[in-house]
Amino acid sequence: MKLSLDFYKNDAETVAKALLGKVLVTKSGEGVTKGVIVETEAYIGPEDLAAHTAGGRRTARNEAMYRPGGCVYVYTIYGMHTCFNVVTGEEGSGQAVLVRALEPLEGIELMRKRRGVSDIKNLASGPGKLCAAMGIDKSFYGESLAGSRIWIEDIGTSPEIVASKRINVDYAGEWTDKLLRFTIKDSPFVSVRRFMV
DNA sequence: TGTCCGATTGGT
DNA sequence: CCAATCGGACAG
Repeated sequence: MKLSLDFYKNDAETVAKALLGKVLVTKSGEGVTKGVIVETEAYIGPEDLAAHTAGGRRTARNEAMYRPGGCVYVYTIYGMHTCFNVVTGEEGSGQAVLVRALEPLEGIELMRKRRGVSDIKNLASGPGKLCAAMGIDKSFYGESLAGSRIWIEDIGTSPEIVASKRINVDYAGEWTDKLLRFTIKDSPFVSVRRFMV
């Protein structure tokens, strides 16, 4: 069943762990795509020097992170890739969870077409790849996860969770080494395996 | 207005 | 290891 907005009012770390094993769904004119979330990272708010809201920064780009939990925060990285985040917590708290990898479940041919590759383990094993496979672009900015275009479903599984350091946040001082990346143990669909703590 | 750089990816 | 590629953040 579709997760209600209440789910997203929890803090980012709680939601990041709870999202593992849930199913991300997008629906468009091209079709429906679904994937099991196997990797997430929590960005816990202004005190987190790795977050876009570090120091309470408020800009046109990160404005969605300050909205009430349950909406989408997407941004472009390196001028060419999109990253998908779920906003969490109360309005104004500036937290989000970056969804980094999926295990493709449905609409796999559509994902292959969008990505231009066939290997199922290479369809959504990274934040940019996942957005391409699911058809998520900047038009999803601020969109509600309670709507009919993108949402997350609970399929009743409780996977074993492994915590590790977040990827590519070397600029974040003491926050670089915090264990705020979460993966499903032994999943072959995660983005990078060499950084596991 | 100008400069710097990234919550990445894919090819050497 | 390294280039691609450009919007956004920030200094001036």
